[in-house]
Formats: sequence, structure tokens, C-alpha cells
Amino acid sequence: MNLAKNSYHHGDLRDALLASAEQQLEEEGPAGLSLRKLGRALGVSPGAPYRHFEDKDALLAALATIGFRRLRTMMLAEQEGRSKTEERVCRLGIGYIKFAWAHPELFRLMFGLMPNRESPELLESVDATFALFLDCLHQCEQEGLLKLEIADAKLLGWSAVHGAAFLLIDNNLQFHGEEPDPEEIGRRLHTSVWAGIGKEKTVAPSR
Amino acid sequence: MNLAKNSYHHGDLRDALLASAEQQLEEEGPAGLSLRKLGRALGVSPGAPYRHFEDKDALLAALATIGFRRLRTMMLAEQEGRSKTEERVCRLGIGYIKFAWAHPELFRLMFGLMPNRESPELLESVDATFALFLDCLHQCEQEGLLKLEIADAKLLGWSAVHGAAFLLIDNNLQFHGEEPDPEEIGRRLHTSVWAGIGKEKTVAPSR
DNA sequence: ACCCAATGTATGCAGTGTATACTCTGATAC
DNA sequence: GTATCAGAGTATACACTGCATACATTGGGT
Repeated sequence: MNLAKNSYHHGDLRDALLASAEQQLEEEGPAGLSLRKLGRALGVSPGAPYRHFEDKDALLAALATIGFRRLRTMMLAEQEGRSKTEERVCRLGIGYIKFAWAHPELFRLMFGLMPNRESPELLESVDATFALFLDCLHQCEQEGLLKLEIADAKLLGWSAVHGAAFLLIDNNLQFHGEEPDPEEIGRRLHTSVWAGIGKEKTVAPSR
Repeated sequence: MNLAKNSYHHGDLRDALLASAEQQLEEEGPAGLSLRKLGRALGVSPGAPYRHFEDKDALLAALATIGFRRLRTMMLAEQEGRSKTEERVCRLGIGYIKFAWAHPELFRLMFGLMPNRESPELLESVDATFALFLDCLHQCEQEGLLKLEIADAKLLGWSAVHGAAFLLIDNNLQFHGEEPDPEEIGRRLHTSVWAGIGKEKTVAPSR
């Protein structure tokens, strides 16, 4: 195909839509994102976007897919050059929190949408992302670093990082006026979590 | 005032709107919630809801406020009759997760909206809810149960519970086909978290 | 008995998602 | 080299939304 940019055929509308959409999303939230507005901004008719996305949800799903891929590469970049497995786990968490901090609306979209749209691409990108985390945990186990069952370590670690990311972007982590630092939060969290994975046992109270 | 239910004045529209709105929200998500539809369902004109809520966001904020109050009472009920402070912390978390599981859309609304609308009622209900958690942690500290700084304990505990709640309602906690049990998740989480608060120290890797 | 403020109604505007029928155009097959 | 055809974009229409504005109906306090 390779349609160039003559007046009629835009030539690269799908990608242009996604790029504009992400910007719109981050600026005005998902409610302020409109296919018509996107078309207008790109100098194209109101119906044109529907040639590339079945409906608005499909556009959002595509955006979420991109988000997961980017989250993955961000986590990978963050653990670049680390060899100790404990360090690598820590950096993964920090990458996760940094991503949320950098793209809060996209992050919110990525979760809270997945239950619906069963796009195979989305599911695949989700799995690929979380595999990073799971693999690292498995390696921890193989190296004998874990005291908890791996299932428990997974639950605690992921929950903590995920929750911290949400609390951070929702402004629920009280910082006395100071700008919060995702790196700092991630490190504090890791220290605490790791302590929970490393030592003695306690039991939850009975029902 | 006390307007009874004659044909003209509905008499209890505000509460009726909130009740219908919550149902709509839980059934179709926030996008499927429309003030006009609510009015229609209650046999009232399209503009009537605007006598009670300045705009749609105000309705949502009111809904979120109700949500926080209900979350608070749910957490309180959950720790009914417990005396050991560790148990009480655990039950608070379980109440939190149970609430999210019972009202997923409302829970999602409660977070992710707060940054915007600065309704004083909302803020107050939020604070009252989280005070439950903070007070309990302070008591833990006074009883010498914590090893971590209280700020770290707060970050870890809250993040873990919050994250688990979100992962649960987003269907990201893999249960091999079985129905997930919020109680069970909360207990497992507590055991792990508490271990992290109870014993030796580790340090996060350097930047 | 009156008046008024609170509550609803009627109506209209701009903007949205989406369906349908139409048009343009570049690549491919002959 | 020309016909053709499918992909890409246009034009238009419908039902719906949030919201504003002007009007109507009340019941309770004076």
C-alpha cells in the first residue's frame, strides 16, 4: 500500500490516531478522548477513524496494548546491568512505579479495561509483561532466596508494587508538600517486602 | 419541606438518584451511567437531576463519598470483637478487599476520581476511612509490634492491600478456574506482610 | 391568605458514537 | 498501459448525551 501524504489518503492514519489518542488521554482523561475530535485534529473526516478501529473501545484496547509493551521495555531498561537477583526484582518494581508515575492515565486505562475487551494482542502483551516479574521470582526461588511459598511471594510483591503505583498517582501517599520520588518509594517498598520474604513465620488470626 | 410523592414533586429524588446511579454504575460502568437515563428510569424530566447535582461529576463524587463511608463501616464490622491489635490490622485489610470484591466499579470510581473534584465531604470521608488504618498502625507501634519505621509499615501495608484489591477485581490474580476468596487472599497477604514488619533488616540495592 | 424558594418541566444547542451509502486512488493483473 | 478492485476517506443521518435557559408547580413559613 504505502499511501503517501497526498490530500485524500492520509497514509499513516492508524499510527497518527494512536499517537494523538495517547496525548489526549493523558491530557483530559478517557472521557475527554473522542474519535471525532481525533479525526478533526488530524484533518480527516469524522468517520475515518472507524476504518482503523471497530469502535472507541477497540482504540482504547490498542492503547492499552501499547502501554503494556512500553511498561515491559521500561522494566527491562530499569534492570539493565544488574546481576544480583534481589536487585533485579527491586528494579522491576521501580520500573513499574516509574511507568505509572510517567503515564498515569494510560496506566489507569491498562487496568480497569482488560476485563472487557478480549483482544488477543492485549492479553499477549499483558502476559509478556508479567512474565518478567514471574520469571524473576522463579529465579529467586531457584537460588533459595525465598522463605515464603512462591505463590505468596508473588501475591505480596506484585500487590505491593501495584498498590503503591496506584496510591502514588491518586495522590494518596502523603508527602508533606514535597514532590514524590518513584525511585525512593520503590526502594523503601522493596526493603520492607524483602524482609517479609526473608525470615520467620507468623499466622493470620482465625476467621 | 418533606415533599410527599404526588405526581409533580418526586419527594425523594436525590436519594433515589444515588441509589439508581449506584446500580447503573455497577451494571454498566461509569460510561454507561447517564443523568438523563436516571431521570427517565425514575419517571422524571431530563433536567430534574441537575436540581440535585451540579453536573455528572458531582453525582459521581457523591457516589464516591457514600462508597468511602460504606467501606469504613465494612472495615469496622470486620474487626468486630477482635482484641489483639495484629488481628485487628488483619481484619481491616480483609474488610478492604471484601469491599472491593463486592463493589468493584464503585471501588474503581472511588480511586481515580478523587484527584479532581475537591468536594470537602469526599475528602472528609476519605480521611475518616484511612484514619481507621492509621490509628491501628499507631497502636501497633505503641505496643512495640513494629520493627519497621511506621511510615514504611504504612506504605507496605496499605500498598499491599490496595494492590491486591485492584488485582483481584481486574482478574489478574490467577485462580485455576476456582472462585477467588477475598478472605483467603487477605489472610495470606497479612501473613506475608506481617513477616516483613516483624524481623530483620535488608537493604535495597544501590541506585 | 399570600408569597417565595425549592423542585420539576420544556426545549434547545453542541458534541458524541456509530451505521450507511458514497467517492477516491494506488497497486495489481492482464 | 489500461481496467479493476479493495482499502481508505467522505458525507450524512440518527439516537443519545451533558448542560443551559426560561418557564411551571408546588408546599411550607410568614
